[in-house]
Amino acid sequence: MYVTISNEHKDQAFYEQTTETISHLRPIRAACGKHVFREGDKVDRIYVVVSGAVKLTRLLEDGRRQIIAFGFPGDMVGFPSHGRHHTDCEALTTVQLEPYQFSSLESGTGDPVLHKAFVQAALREIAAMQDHFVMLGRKSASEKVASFLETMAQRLGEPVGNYRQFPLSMSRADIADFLGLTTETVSRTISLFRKSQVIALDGAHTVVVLRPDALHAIANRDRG
Amino acid sequence: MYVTISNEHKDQAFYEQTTETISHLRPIRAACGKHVFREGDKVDRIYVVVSGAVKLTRLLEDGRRQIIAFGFPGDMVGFPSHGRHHTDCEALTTVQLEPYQFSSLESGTGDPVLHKAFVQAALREIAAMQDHFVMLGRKSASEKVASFLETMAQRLGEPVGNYRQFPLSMSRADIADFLGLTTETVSRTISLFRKSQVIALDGAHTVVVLRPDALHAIANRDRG
DNA sequence: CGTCTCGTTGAACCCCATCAAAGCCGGTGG
DNA sequence: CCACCGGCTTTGATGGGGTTCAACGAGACG
Repeated sequence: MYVTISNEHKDQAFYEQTTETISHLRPIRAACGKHVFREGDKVDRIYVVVSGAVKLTRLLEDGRRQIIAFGFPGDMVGFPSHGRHHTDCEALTTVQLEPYQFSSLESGTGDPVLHKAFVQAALREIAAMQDHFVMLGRKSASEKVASFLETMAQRLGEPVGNYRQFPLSMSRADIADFLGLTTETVSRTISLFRKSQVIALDGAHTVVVLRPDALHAIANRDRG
Repeated sequence: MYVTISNEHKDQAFYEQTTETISHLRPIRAACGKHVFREGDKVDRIYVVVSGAVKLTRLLEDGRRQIIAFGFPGDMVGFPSHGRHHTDCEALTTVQLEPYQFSSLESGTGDPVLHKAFVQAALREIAAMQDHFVMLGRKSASEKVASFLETMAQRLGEPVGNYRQFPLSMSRADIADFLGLTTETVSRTISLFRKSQVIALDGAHTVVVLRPDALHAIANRDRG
């Protein structure tokens, strides 16, 4: 949820099929901290994340920031509005992106398989954003952070011993701007989870989920 | 902003063109309070609002509710995820909806003009939701309510004397669930605007914008 | 005219933001 | 290799914006 595309990698099919169909466009790389595109840029291509991670952000004039989504491998990013990008896209790590010519995707004049995958990706994006609405509008800080960690674990987690572990490639400030909180609250909440043995940290950017059930309970019920 | 489709009715073209192209499906009506569809329903058609208004809602198990969007004339509602509706859709007033067979829209096998309009609507939906994220995540109560009133005025406002006036067809609770606030806060904030002569009310459900500039200022700068 | 739902207003509390400062880590250069 | 530096993270103390609980008012409808 609230990830650009879906957790279900059935649609890995998208990437596999399409690289064969029209990979006229070479994969691109962006170093950590670099922008892939910026709000207002004309959209001639959209991207599928191959490796690494990106963040999609929107700014208010006064500097307040909202992160719309993170993009992980398999996610499609860069859906345009009126031919323009509507967010900034910045690399969280060194990232590889597979570009697709947008005009052919949009019009349906190009490869129909590719086109359908594009439409499906857009529809999944809408659904994911709807879930994120509920989180931003109606969940407490604990619920938000727990939901976020749970999603990340599902998305990026790998078994290590008896537990699942995953990297948090983004900063606390990024998490805060994604969840509509402050860095301090995010940090405090994560510390709380650590102290109550729900998760463990290895450095600030590697999380081990010790009690997935507890995490899930906090994500969906708690009010503190 | 944060309306299902767009304020720009250039794409009124969609409705006009398509009613001629395949109006095999008759417009449907729903009375105030009735559901058009529910979360989980199989999607075989999506709708364009012709007259009246609907709300799209998502529920948490414990009863907390988030309104994803309101649908006004010209808006397309019912984008599916994995073939299912992902929100409830309920009529706020008596509403007329123009249904479109979804299968033909999705696959691109049907009318290409219609298909392209569908894709454009989905992309606008994504952009609108991105704006709403900023509001839910980063704006204060006053900013939220002012932004909402401003958008409604742009969308539904009609000149009355020297001012613009519009109907608030939804309840205070609906507005609260849309903005991520409580009914009390919405009511208090609206009262504040009324007392400071930014707006006037005629009953609880008709708003007159007295000072659009002030409303805009509150929507974008204020921190109270 | 009575009832009922919705809206408004008041008072108290609490979660989270804000302000502040101390760790911690990675990087850099001596 | 180590000491210093700068940014990020963590933790603490305090205050405020919005929720919560509660009661009153007002319009809608029979």
